[in-house]
Amino acid sequence: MDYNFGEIESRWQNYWREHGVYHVKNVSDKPHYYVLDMFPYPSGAGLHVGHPLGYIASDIYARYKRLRGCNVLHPMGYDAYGLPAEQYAIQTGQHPAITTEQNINRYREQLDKIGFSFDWDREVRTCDPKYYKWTQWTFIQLFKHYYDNTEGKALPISALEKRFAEKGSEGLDAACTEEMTFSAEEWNSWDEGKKQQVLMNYRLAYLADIPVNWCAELGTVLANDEVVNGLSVRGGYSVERKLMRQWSLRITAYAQRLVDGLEQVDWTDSLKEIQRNWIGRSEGAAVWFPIVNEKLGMRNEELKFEIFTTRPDTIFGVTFMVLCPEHELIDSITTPEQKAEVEAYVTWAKNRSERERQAEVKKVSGVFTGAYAVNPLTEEKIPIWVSEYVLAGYGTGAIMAVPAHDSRDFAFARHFNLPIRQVVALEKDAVSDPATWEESMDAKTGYSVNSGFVSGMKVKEAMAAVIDKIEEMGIGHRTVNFRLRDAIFSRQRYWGEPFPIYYKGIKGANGIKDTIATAIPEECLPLELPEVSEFKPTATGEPPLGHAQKWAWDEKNRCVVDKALIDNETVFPLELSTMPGFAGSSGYYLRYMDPENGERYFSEQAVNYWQNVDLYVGGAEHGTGHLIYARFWNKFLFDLGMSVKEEPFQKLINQGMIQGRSNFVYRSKADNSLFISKGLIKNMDDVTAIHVDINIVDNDVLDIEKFREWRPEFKEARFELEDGKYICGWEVEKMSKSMYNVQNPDDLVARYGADTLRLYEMFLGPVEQAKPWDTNGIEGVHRFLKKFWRLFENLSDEAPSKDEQKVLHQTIKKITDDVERFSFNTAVSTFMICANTLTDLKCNKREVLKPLTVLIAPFAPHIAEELWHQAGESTTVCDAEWPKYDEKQLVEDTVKYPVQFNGKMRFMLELPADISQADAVEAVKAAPESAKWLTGEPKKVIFVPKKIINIVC
RNA sequence: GCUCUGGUGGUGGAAUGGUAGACACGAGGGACUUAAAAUCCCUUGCCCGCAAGGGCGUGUGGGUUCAAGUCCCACCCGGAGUACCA
Repeated sequence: MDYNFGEIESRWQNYWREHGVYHVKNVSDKPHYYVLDMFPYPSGAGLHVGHPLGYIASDIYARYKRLRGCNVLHPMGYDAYGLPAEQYAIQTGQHPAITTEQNINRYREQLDKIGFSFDWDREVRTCDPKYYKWTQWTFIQLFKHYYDNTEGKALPISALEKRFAEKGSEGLDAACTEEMTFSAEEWNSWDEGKKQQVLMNYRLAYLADIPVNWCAELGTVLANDEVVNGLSVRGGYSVERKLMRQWSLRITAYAQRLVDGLEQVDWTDSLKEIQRNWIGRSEGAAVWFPIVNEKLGMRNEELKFEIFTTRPDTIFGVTFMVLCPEHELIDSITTPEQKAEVEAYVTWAKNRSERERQAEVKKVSGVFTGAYAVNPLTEEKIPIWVSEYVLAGYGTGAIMAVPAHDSRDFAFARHFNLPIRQVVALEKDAVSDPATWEESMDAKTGYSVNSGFVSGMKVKEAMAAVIDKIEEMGIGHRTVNFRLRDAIFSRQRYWGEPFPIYYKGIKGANGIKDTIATAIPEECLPLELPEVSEFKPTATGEPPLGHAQKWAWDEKNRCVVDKALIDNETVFPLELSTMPGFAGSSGYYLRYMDPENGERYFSEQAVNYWQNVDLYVGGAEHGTGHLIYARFWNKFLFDLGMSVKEEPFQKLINQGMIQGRSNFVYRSKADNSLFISKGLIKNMDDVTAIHVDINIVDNDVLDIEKFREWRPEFKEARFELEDGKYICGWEVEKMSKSMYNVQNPDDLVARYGADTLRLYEMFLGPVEQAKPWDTNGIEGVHRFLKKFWRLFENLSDEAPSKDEQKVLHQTIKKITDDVERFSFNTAVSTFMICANTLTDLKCNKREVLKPLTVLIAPFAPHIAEELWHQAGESTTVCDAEWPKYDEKQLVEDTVKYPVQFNGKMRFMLELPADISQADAVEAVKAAPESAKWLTGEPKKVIFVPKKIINIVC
C-alpha cells in the first residue's frame, strides 16, 4: 500500500480533534511543562512558511515532553489588536473586528493542516473583552501602585497617601518623574486636585506631558522600540518629537530588576546582551556644579546644576560644561550679550526633526551661554555651553566635558577652540600635548595625571577616590543611570484596548479647575470598545474614539452612557486613547493557564501548578519590545503576589528568520523577447534580471510553458537553453509579494503532506539560524518518509538480529540527545540514516520498528500515528512512552586509543572496546610502533577506557 | 563607533579537542521499463596518477597541544542589535 499522506493526515487530525487528545488539565500527578509560542498577529496575507518554523520546533518539544511523561501546556492564540486591520478599516470602512475574525479563521485553517498539538480550548484573543478585561485590570493596578525603592517592590498608592499625611515626603525613596520634597502639613493643606497631581508623579501608570514620538501619517504616538532611524517600524513614516499629555508605564522603576533577572534565565547570550544594551545600565556619579554669578562677582549657591558622569576620575580635566537645548536653566543663566544667539540656537535645535538630527550626528553645533560654572574640586571657572549633542532624555541633560577623554567632547572642543587637558595617561609619565592628538583617549585604563590628589592612581582607584571626596563634600554621590525610558502607553487609535479611565472634573470658580484621572471600578470591567462612525481621527484632532457617541462614564450608575449626558457632576468623559499592541501580549502567557476564569486573571491554583513558561519560542526581533514589557508586567504581578516566578520565560529559543529565495530570468537587452539561461550569459551587463515567481520554477529550472502564461508580456518569449533547460539565477532576499518569493505552506502540505513539511522545515538547518527558504531538498525528506513507510510492510514478530538491535538503540540515544539540545536538523538526519540501514538489513521486525514510530511521533505525528496502529496498538501514539536505550547494545566493538608515552602521544591503537587494563598494556607492547619507544617494562600504565592510554617508564 | 554573531564542497549543512565534509540536495554514470513516473545501485572537496597511492585542504597570519574547524591572540569579510546614552 502506498503512503497516502493526504488521507492519513486528515483522518488523524479529525481523530485528535474529536477525542480531545491534546486537551490538558490543570491537575495531574505528572510533572508539568509549559511550551509557548509567540502568538501571531493574524495579518491578511495568511501564514507563510516562516511562521510555522518556530511552531513546529515547539510542537516537537511539546510532544516529546508528553512522551516523556509530562503534563504539557501548549496553547495558541492571537495577538489580534493592531495597526494593519485598522489601516484597512480606514481605507474600506470594514470594521477591524470583521477582518480580524476572517484572518483568524484563515490562520486557524492553515495551522490545523500542519498537525500541531495545541490545546485549542485555551485559545485567547487579545481583542476579546473576556481577555482584555484583564489587560485593563492590570492597567488599573499599575495606576494604583507606586514603586518603593526601599522595599524593592510595588506598593499601593493608598499606602503612599497615608505616608504623606503622616510624614510628608521625608525618607521616601520611590520611583518618580520628578523628585519632590514636602511636609505632612503641606500635604494635608493641599486640595484634592493638587494631591492627585503629586500622586501622579509616583504612579506606575501615569499621565504626563512628555516628549513623544509623534507620527503624523499614522496619527498616533509610538514607543521607542516602534521607531527606527527616525521612521516608524510600521509603514516607515517620519516621526517627530512632540510634547504631549500621554499615559506611560514607569518601567524604569524595574530597570535594575530587569537587568538582574537576565542572570536567572536560560536565554541566548546575544539576546540577553540586546536587552542589557537596551536597558543600558551605567554606573557613575552625580555631581552638582555651582554657577558663577558675574554680577555679584561670586559664586551663587542658589544656582547650581546636576550632571551625570561615568568618568568621575576625569573631573580635573573638565574644560567646559554643556547643557541640552531643553535645559531649564538656560534662560536664567544666559548673559544679555549671548541671549539672542542662544535663543536662536535653542529654537533651531528644537525644530529639527529626529531624522535630520540623526543624519547629522557628526556635525558639531553649539553656543556659549556667557555663564560660567565652578569646578568644585579645583575652584576653576569653566564656560557653560549649549549643544544638541547633549540629550534631554538621558541623565540630567547636562554634562561636564572632558575633551581629552571623550570623543564627542573632543570634537566639540576642537570645533570651538576650547582647551583640552590630559588627565589620564597609559603610563604614569606618558604625558603629551593634546594639541597634537588626532583623537581623544577614551579607554578606562591607565593612570590619572595632572589630577590633584588622585594623580598617579589607576583609573579605577581614581574613580572611587573622586566619588568618595565628592560625597564627603556633599556635592554629589555615586549613582546608576539607565538608558531605558518609560513606556508610552497611549495610542491615538481605534483598534486597541480602551483605557478604563475617566476624567473627573472638579469645578472651581470659573468652570472646571482640575481634572482627575480616575479608574473605573474593577467590578465594572471590561470597559468594552465602543462603536464609532469613523475610524479616522475627528475633525478637531481627537483620536477615533472621539467619534463614539456612547462614551462617557456615569459614576453613580457605574456604566457607560451617551456623552451628551456629560455634566461633570456624575457623568464624565472617558479616555479617548487606546492601549498599544504590547499591552495585550504582555500577560497572555498567564491567561492561558486559566483562560475561562471570569473572576480572576488566573486562579492561584493554576499559576501554582504551571508556575511560568518553561520554553518560549519566538523571534529575536521582540528583544527590545515584547520581551521587555512582558518581563516588566510579570514582575509587577509578582509584586502583587499573583505570578509566582519573577521571570516569565525560563528558557527562550529564537527561531531564525526565514528569508525568501528569489529566482530570476535574464532578458537580453538587445532582444526584448529573448531570455538567456544563466550559464550562457557572458556578460551580466547584456541582460536584465527579472524576478520570476518561484512557483513556476523547480530546482532553479524554469517551467517555460507556465512562464509564457504567467504574464502577457512573456507570451512570445523565446529562450536560449542549456541542455534543453532554462536555468534561473537566485538570490536571498526578504520574503515578500513584490519579489514573487513567498511560499505558502498550504501548497506544500497539499503536495507532500504536513509530515514532510514539518520534517523539511527542521531539516533546513538549526532552528536558531536565519536561512533562506528553498524547496530544493524537500523531495529527499519526502522520499525518506516513503522509505520509512515501506519498512512497515509485512511486519514480523521474529526476534531482531544484533545489528538491528544496535541500529535501534543507537537511534534512540541519538534522537533523545538531539531533541534535548534542540538540534532537530541532525535528528532528522538520524532518522534517515536509521531508515537507510534498516532497509539495507531488510528489517521488518515489529520489535525494532514499533519504538521508531514513537521516536518520530513528535516530528511527523500523522505517519507515526498510522504506523503505530499498523504495528498493532489501539491507543494513540501520544499516550506511548518514550523508548529507552540499552547501553549494552550501544557499545562499539573497537575504539581508537591514543597511546601516550611519558606524556607524549606516540600512536593511535585500535582495540576492543571492553578491553581490560592488562590486555591493553599487552596490546601496547605488542604494537610494532611501540617497539621504538618501549624499553623495558612500563612502570605505570594509566588506562582511561575509550579515551587514552598513558605509559610512564 | 560599540556590542553580539557567524565564516567548512556546486548548495543546505554534520563533526563531547581525536579519521573534516555525516545526512540531504544538485551533478555524472548505471539497473529495471517500449517509454515515463516510481524505485534501486555506483561516483562526487581540490590537485597528481591508468591504478595502488600520494599531496593540499574548515576566511588570513601567528600561538597552545602528541593532536585544532573546535581553545588563545591579531587581522579580513558577512549578518544582527544599538547609536551623540556622557
